[in-house]
Amino acid sequence: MTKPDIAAARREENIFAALREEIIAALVGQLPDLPAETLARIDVGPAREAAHGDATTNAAMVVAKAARAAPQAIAARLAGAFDGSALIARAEVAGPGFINLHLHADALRAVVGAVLRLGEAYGDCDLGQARAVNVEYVSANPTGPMHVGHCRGAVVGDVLANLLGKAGFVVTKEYYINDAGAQVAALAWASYWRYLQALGADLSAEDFDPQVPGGLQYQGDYLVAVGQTLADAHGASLAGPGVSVADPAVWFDIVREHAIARLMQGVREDLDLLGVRHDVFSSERALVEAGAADAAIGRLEAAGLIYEGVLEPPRGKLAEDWEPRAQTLFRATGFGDDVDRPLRKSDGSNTYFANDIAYHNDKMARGAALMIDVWGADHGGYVSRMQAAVRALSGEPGRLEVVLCQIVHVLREGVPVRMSKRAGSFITLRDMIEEVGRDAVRFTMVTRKSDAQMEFDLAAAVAQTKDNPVFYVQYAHARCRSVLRAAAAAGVVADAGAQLGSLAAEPELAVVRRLASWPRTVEGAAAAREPHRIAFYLYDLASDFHALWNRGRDEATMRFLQADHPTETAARVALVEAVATVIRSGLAVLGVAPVEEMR
RNA sequence: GCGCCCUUAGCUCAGAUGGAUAGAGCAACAGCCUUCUAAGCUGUGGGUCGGUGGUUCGAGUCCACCAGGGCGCGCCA
Repeated sequence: MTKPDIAAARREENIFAALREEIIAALVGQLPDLPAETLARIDVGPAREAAHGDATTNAAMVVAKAARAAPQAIAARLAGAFDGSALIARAEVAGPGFINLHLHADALRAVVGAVLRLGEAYGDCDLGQARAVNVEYVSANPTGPMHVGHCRGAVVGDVLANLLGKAGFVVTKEYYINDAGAQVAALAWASYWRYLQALGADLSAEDFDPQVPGGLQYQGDYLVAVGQTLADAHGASLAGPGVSVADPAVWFDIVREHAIARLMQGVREDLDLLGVRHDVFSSERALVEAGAADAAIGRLEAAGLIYEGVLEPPRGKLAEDWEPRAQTLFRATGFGDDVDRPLRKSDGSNTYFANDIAYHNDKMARGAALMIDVWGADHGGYVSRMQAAVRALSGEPGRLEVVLCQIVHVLREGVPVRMSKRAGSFITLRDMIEEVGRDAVRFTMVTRKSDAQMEFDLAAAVAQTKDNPVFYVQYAHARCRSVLRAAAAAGVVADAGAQLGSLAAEPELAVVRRLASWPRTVEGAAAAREPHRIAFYLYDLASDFHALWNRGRDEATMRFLQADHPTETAARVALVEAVATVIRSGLAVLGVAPVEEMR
């Protein structure tokens, strides 16, 4: 099939999109002067109840005001306009002005053939119109192992990026390494402490702490290995006489680089376990050293958006130790922020915000037409200033979107889990993956809206019951595969050209309808940046399929494979193949493996 | 004190951009295995959508205020 054919097939087999076009065409024929904004609000979606037909539209109600007519009257006239339609068999007005659409069964069943022809490309759409979107996620500081706090953002970002790719965006997955500033300096000191210990120094945290500017941080065991590799690589050359603390000029840069490299390696290994692979890793320090921050500040300055000033003290808390200070400020208030934001510290160095402006400037320079940052909830207060800066630089209000992920509480059988085997104070990503597996971690992390807090129960994530959506969906796929194996053994292979007319039982049609709503689910989820909708769709599809499966237990004639009825069997095998294909397609977005067999 | 997020069945959560009688799973109760996987299916009961006003043909969804929970609040990143 050539590319234009595929595109045409997609339009043709996205039933709801096709219906919408037909309805709007009919509506415009009757009411030519409707404004485009009004038409844009028309929705055609699956009916919630079988009695309401296969699809339903709010077109008459949406249009009523602009048309200055009663919704029911518009609906009645519109419903009469579909004689001879290839899709719509019957249209009826209901309630306050809904039009319920009963489709020709063949038109509905054609979805099955479309799925088989398109394979996992069924459901792709052109929402993104090949726009370049940069999705930045994880971006954990390289100062320790990844923990659950990073995990949700990692999965949400990764799945969102996959989803946008399916919806026609050209996606870059990016990780921003915060390898400049005070935290990595503290990391260097802590690594140096472990290095001295590796050389044999009897140096407790309490003894070392007073020698560290700002105090010793990162006392977890995970830096012991870093100290050891430093000792292996450099011997005692970085230490002072008698394994004492040498002049930082001798060791600081070496130790910092070594520690960052080691910890980033750990981060990459953890991400790999999670199935997350970024296309680009960007270094904050590389940007700073290239002068990008000063360049970005220069651009804002040239636009007259920088001034030296003193901020008002925040009300309420922290008022005691507040002193007025003159700082270099960005006029964020001109771009939707509450207060102007500092770009330089009193010692003249750049704030993190200044570097972050440079970083986003850099992403745009690299071609990102749209940037989506996935952040933890603790960065919520940072959103408006970053968007203000991007808007000031680009002139576009929507160039940067931020998806915030709220906190995850980890439980085991309802009891909060706090301690980690490795890191002590927090549960690591690696612990979690080892306990419940990558698929369960990934799936469970997108079974909630990202802006709501969630509870992650380790015991529930591995439970093999319908309460566990990972299992439930994978089991449905395994059952599909089981049928297809048995069919193949009997010489029946799914065929896109199969006669589908025998698919007429309600549970069969329910599955067909669900398959038909996959494209609009993908498009809606991508447009709303809500990957969890994919997980819920898969659960619903699995549920429809399990129900159909069990009909075969109650009635032998409802089993998929009917030895004496090749036409029915071919139709049902095609349906099962279509279900398996869409489940695989959805799981691919989630980055979860489809399972062939569960025994 | 200010800003952002959240509040839906006993519990965990959906609710497709304002639509019809608000839906799943768990838990409770009652059924379904000589069968392509019973790790599943079918049915029953369970709700003042935190509260009060407002916007309109229509509000869980939008607006205002209030209550409760979370996150954050000038030289941390």
